[in-house]
Amino acid sequence: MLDDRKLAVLRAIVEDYVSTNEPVGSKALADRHNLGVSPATIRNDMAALEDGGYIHQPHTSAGRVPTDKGYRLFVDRLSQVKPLSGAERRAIETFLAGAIDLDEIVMRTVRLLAQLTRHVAVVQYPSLTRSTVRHVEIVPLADRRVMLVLITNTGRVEQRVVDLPEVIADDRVSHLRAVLNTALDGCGLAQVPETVAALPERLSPEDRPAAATILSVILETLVERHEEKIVFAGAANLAAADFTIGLRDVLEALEEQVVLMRLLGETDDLSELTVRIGSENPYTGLRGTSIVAAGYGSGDKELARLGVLGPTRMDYPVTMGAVRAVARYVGQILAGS
Amino acid sequence: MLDDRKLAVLRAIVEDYVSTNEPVGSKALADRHNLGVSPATIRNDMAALEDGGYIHQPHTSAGRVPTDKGYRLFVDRLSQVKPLSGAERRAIETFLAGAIDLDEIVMRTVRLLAQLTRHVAVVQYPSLTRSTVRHVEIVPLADRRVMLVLITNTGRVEQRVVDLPEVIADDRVSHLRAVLNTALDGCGLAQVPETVAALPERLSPEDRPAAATILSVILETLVERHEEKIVFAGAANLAAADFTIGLRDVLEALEEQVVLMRLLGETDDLSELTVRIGSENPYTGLRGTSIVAAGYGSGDKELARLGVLGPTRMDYPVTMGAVRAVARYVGQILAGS
DNA sequence: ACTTGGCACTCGGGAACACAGAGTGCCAGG
DNA sequence: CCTGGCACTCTGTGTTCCCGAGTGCCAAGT
Repeated sequence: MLDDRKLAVLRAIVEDYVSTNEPVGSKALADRHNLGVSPATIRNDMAALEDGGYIHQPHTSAGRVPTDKGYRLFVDRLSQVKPLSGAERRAIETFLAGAIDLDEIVMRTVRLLAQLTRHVAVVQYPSLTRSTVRHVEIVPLADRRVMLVLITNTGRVEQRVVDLPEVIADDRVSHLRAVLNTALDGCGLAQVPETVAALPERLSPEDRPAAATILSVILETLVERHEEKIVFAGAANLAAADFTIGLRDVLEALEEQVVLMRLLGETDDLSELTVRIGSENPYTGLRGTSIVAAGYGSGDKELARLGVLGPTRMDYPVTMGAVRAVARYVGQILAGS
Repeated sequence: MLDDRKLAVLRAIVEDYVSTNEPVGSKALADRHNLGVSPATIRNDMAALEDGGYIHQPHTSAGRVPTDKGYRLFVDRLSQVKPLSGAERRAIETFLAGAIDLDEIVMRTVRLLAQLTRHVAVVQYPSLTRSTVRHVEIVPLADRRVMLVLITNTGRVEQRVVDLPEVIADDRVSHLRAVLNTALDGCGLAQVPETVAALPERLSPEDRPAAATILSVILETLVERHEEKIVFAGAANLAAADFTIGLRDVLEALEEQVVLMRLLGETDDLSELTVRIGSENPYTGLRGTSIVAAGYGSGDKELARLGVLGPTRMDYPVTMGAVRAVARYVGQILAGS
């Protein structure tokens, strides 16, 4: 059905359309690519491609435009991820290396990705669920109020103010802190619930009411409330693309954390790039846009995901290269800090 | 020059134009407002207003549109801030009350404001410079690495990982923490530099190198690095307004923290609403947009600012009412937590 | 069996044009 | 100083027309 030349034609159509943003005709193809055949032959191939649903003509007597299915084939079989240039790599490295805390790493990453790809970049904060507890801190603020600070091995810090049922002395706080740290240090987040459940027995009865409150807050913070934080940047790039229609929907989707999460998707395979093209993605307002996402992590576990969102007619090889590279560097930075 | 009726005409023009988004003519004005005079008279007044530069006609034989100067006059002398309805007030209150930490207060505030005004909302995090230290925490992470956590009375938490020049024992860390807290607790941020400068004398010589490193990081975090954090939400509302042109510039401005800061402006007078109309604001790409901002704070000091950005032809009385109300409520929440 | 040049056909988009309607400025009369 | 009337000036819209790009199909060539 689809011989090599037809595939070559499809590739040429995608490449030309991406760079010119205009429907591409048979003559232009014959001129700009050395396909070694005449426009008439190309027309025949195009007809076949159209039958297969890979391309589409906006109206009779216009050139052809790739369909979502066409892009899909292009991404899967006709293109190679394009690595970044040396200069770009170095730029990434130095730019990310300057960050001093997790917030800044994430902030810089998302801006970097937006600038590099000229699309909207989306970065999810390293997930709590796969990280481990590095430290628990309890800080007395008032007689019956303490601040709880939880630090994970990914540099993430969660803080909560806790109101206690009764007054608690400073030395009891210290004791509680020591017990908690001994029990939880290095503990995987997944193990926290059972670890916490076993704790009260090791405490003296007088400490129990305060401890119970604090423990329940810990659980809530770490486990129940793993509403993952997500940030994005580069919305201005959307306006640059001739989006005119649907832009509002896209912006709305970007501000809905839940939608964003689902867009980045989930894969356990760390190094894999996920590409969602146009109608493949789960949100109606996002026809016309594609998402290129990758997982990142320190070591072998995927901690979270990042990616970009742009018009369906984006330059996939370059975009995929940039996303993959940034994901790797962020992983390195995170592992090293 | 501008008698009462002319002002009434200007007010009517602004109101009509804001609600219809179409140049308003003399006849329409006579019909929709009871000005008690004929269209011809209104035309004369309009001519005068145009001479004064308050309104402008896109082309001969079109209606009139207010100029920036016209809006300015309207805001200053012809309109009253419109208070929110009781239902809205209650909605704000319950929505904000559910927040559990500073991040969430800010997040909710910015969304609330965006939804309430249907414009882009901008909220600056409570400034470090005017708050006081509530607690300093030093957490050993490794032999020569500690995490420094600074908590202010506004609930803001700053954390930094610090690499020390030499190994430090746990009990030395405790001692250092105690000294720091005694010295800094309740200390205004402005006083931190001198307080810190006096500290080394109170420490034993062996602690000095580590302490010096930590102290310099404290200074850096609190004083030098008061790059204020700013968030925004509701960008989708921009697309709804018929912005077509300039949208790209606006989005770019929104992503530039520095520009955003300057847009919110600075006033020491806490309760005052600041309105910047069109060309009055300091950024070229933001002709066509107005900013309504207010300071908020707990107690009498202004901690930071918040506001909205929308098309010049926004409904100023309503917008100003919403901004003022939200600023007040946030102040209350912050004071109470 | 595939490729190629030729040819008639289709259709979108820009240019030229006319026209109705909204709005104005001005003037003379109340 | 206000008002009704009137002539004038535009913009926006709809219509028509035509060019050109691009196609599909066919018959001839390799």
